[in-house]
Amino acid sequence: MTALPPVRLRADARRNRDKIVAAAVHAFTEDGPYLPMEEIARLAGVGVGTLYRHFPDRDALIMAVVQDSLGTMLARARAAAVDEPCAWDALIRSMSGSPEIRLALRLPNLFQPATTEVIRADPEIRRIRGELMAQIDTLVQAAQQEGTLRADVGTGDVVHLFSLLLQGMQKMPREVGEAVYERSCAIVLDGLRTRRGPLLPGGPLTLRDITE
Amino acid sequence: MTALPPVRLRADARRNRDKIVAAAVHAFTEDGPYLPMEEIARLAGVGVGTLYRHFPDRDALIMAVVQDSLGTMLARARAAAVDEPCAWDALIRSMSGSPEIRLALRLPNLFQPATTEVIRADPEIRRIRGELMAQIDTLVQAAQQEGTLRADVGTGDVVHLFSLLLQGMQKMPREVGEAVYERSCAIVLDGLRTRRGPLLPGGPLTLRDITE
Amino acid sequence: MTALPPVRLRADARRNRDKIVAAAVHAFTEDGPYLPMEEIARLAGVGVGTLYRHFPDRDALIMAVVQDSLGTMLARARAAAVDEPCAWDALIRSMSGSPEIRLALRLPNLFQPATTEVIRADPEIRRIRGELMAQIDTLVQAAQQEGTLRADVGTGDVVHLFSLLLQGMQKMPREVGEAVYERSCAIVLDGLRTRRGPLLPGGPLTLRDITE
Amino acid sequence: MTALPPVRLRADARRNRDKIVAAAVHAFTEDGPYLPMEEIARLAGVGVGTLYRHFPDRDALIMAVVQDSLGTMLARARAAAVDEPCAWDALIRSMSGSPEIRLALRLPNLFQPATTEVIRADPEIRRIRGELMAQIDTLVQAAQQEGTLRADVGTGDVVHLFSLLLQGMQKMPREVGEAVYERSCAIVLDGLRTRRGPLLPGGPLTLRDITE
DNA sequence: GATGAATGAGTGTTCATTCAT
DNA sequence: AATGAATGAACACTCATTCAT
Repeated sequence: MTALPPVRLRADARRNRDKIVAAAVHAFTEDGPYLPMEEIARLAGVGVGTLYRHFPDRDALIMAVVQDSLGTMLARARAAAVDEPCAWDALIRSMSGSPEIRLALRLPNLFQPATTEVIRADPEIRRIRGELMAQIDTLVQAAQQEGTLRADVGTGDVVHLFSLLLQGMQKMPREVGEAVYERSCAIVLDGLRTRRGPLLPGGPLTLRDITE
Repeated sequence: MTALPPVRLRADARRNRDKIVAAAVHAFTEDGPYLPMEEIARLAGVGVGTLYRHFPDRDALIMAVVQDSLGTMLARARAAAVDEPCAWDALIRSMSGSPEIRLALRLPNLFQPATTEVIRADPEIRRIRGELMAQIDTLVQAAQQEGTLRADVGTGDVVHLFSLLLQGMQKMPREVGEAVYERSCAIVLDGLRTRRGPLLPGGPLTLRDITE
Repeated sequence: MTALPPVRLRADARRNRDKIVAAAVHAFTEDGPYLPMEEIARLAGVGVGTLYRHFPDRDALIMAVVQDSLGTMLARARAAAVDEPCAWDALIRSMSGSPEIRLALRLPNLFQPATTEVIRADPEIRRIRGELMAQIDTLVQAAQQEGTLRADVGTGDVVHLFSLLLQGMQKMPREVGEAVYERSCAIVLDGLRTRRGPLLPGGPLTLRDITE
Repeated sequence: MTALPPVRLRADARRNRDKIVAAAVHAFTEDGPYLPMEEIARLAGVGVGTLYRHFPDRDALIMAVVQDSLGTMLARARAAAVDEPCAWDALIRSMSGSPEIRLALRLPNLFQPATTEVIRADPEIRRIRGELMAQIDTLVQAAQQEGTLRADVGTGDVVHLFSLLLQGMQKMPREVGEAVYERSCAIVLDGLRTRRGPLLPGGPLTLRDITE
C-alpha cells in the first residue's frame, strides 16, 4: 500500500509517478540516495523535467520513497498479525519478511543528517510510522504475553536490532548477504528469546565470508 | 598506534598531517566522508593547498584515515588480549572499547562502492587488516576454549555483529546512542554466550527512545 | 562546409552549438586554445553548463573546432579546383584564401603535445584531413604538369611552407600581418615557381616592420 | 655570451642561476614556457624557493631566457661576419647555424600576448635585440652589394622567413624536423637569391612526411 | 642563501534546478 | 503534461607565490 499524493493524477501521470518512485527505490538501494537526479530520471525512463514536475526537489522524492516503503511495511505487518497464530512468528515476519521491509528498515540510515531531519519532520511519514510502530508494539507485547519474547526488552530494542541486521546486508553480494543475515538474525533471536533456540543455520562464518 | 606515512616529514609538516587526519576522522564520523575538502581543511586549521600536498585527492585522505583507524584498533585489541585474563572480556573490549574502534568498525559502510574498492586494494590496509583479523580470531578461539563463547559461531559472525551494533550509534545523539548500544549489545551477547547473562541494563526501550 | 555533429539537435541547441564553435574559433585564433572555458562560454553568450553539455571537456571542444576548420578548408580547396582554370592559382587560393584556411593551417601548432595526440587519433579528423590532403595533392600534381610548380617539390613541402607563412601572421596587428604575409608569400612562391615571378609587392621590410 | 644580472653573485649562487636558466631554456623548448615553476626548479635541481630568489616571477625568468638566447645569437652572428668571406654565407650561418640560434628565433612566438608585451618592453632585451638587428642588417646589405641576395628584400623579410622556418621544426621528431627544415630552407633561399640555386636536397616531401 | 611546506586565488567540471520547446 | 536544453552555484584540484625552518 502506498501513500497517495494529495491530488488525483491523470492515469499516465500516475503511471509516471509510480515508475519514478520504483526507479528511485531501486537506485537508492543500490547506490544510495545521492545519485544524480538525471540518472534517476533515466532509470525511470522519463525526462528530468517530468521527475521535477512530480517531485519539486530531491527531498520530495526521498520523502515519497520513504512513505511508499513504510506504507508497504505497515501492510505486511498487519497481514502477518492476522495470518500468524503465534506472535513471535508474526513479529519476525513483520521485521524481515520481504525486500520491501528490508528496505524500509534500512532507509533511515541512508541519508545525510540534514535529509534525515526533513524526513522526521514530514507529517505523513510521522503518521504512517506511528501506525506501524503501534502495530509492532502490539506484536511485541503479545509475544511477551505468550512467553516467547524475553520480558525485559521493549519495542525499541527489537526494532533497532532488526534494522541493524538488515543494514548489514548492504555492500555484500546478495547471496552472501542473505547467509550472513540468516546467521546474525538467529544469534540475535537467541538473545531475544526466552529460551535458547536450536543450532545456528550453516557453519561458523570466517572473516573472509564477510569481507569479500 | 598509527600507520606512519612512508617518509619522514619535517616536524611542522608532520604536525599538519596529523591535524588533518584527526580532523578528517572527526568529520567523517559526523558527516560522512564526502563533505567538501575545503571544509575538512578548515576544520584542520590549514589551507586546502596543504591538505592536497599531504593527500593528493580525497581517496588518499580516506585511505590515511582508514589506516589510522585500523592501526589504532589493532593496538587496542593487542592491549586487551594482554590485559584481560578472560578471553571473553578481551574480545568485547577489542570490539567496543573506544571511539576509534567504533569508527574503524563502521568504516566499511561509509564509502561509495568505488571508494570501497580502492580501500580494499590498498596493500597497507590489507596488511593491518590482516593482523587485526588474526588477533580477533585468536580471541574468538580462546573464548570458545574457555567455554564462554558458543561453539557454533565464527570470527566473521562476531565481527559482523559488533560492526552492526556500532553502526547503530550513528544518527543518534551521543547519550541516546550509548544507551541503545549498551542494551543491544547485551542482547547480542546473550545470543553469543554459552549461557544466558544477567538482566539487561536499563529498562525496555520504547520506539521514542530510538527515534528522537 | 562544416562537420556535423553525429546526431540531430533541437534548433536552439544547434544554434548554441554553432555559437560556441564560432566563439571558440575566434578565441583560439586570438589567445590560443587554453583560455578559461568560462571565457569561451561568455564570448559565445551562453553559460558554462551549456558549453559542457555540448562538449564534455576542453579537448572535445578543440576537436570540434579542428573538424570545423578542416571541413571549411576542404570545401574551399574543392571550390578553388573547380573555379580556377590554372592549377597554380587554385593551389594558392586553397592555401591562403580565407581566415578559416589560415586558422586550419595553423592549428597543428597551437596545442600542447597531449592534445595534439588526441587530435591526431580522432577518426573524423583523420577522415577530413585525408580528403583535404588528397585534394591538395591533386592540385600540386596538376601544377607540376602545367609547368608552373617546380618538379622537385612534393605536396608536403608546399603545405609545410604555407602553414609556416600563415603562422607568421599571429602576434602582429592584422594590417601588418597581411603585408608581411604578402611579401613572404611572394618570396616563397618565387622559390616554388618554375620561373622567377615579378617584383615583390611593397618595399623591403625593415626590422621595425616585423616587430611592432 | 650572456646578459649579466645587475649585481655580482656568490659563486654558488651564480652557478644556481645558470642551472636554472639552462633548465628553463630546455624546458621552454620542449614544453613551452608555461610549465609549472616547481617543475622548472626540479629540472634545474634546485628548490622553488631558490628559483624565486633569483627570479621574482615567471616573467622575470622568461626575460632572462630571452636575454640569454639573444645574447648567444648576437655573438654567433658577429663571429659569422668575421669568419665567412661571403656575406650570403655569413647571413645564413647567422640565422640557422646552431640550436641556440634556432631557439632565439622561435622564442618570440612561444609566449602569450601579455608576456610578449612585457618582453618587448624590457630595456635590456631592446638593447641586445638592437645590436643583433644592426648586425644582421649589415649582412643583408653586404649580401645585396655582392649580388647574392635579391635587391627588393629587407632585413625584416629575411629575419621573418628564417624565424618561420625554424618554428616549423617544433612538433616534429628531431630527424624529421631537420630534413623538413633543410628542404624548406632551400626553397626559401631560392626565393631570396638573385639566381636560382641547385636542385633541392632530398626528394619531394609527401604529406605523410610532415605529419607523422 | 637554500629549502620545501603553506597559502589561497583561479579553473575545470558536475549537477540541482529552471525554462523554452 | 513531457522533454531535454540552459543556467550557474558548488566543489575538486592546481599552481604561482610567500614564508617558516
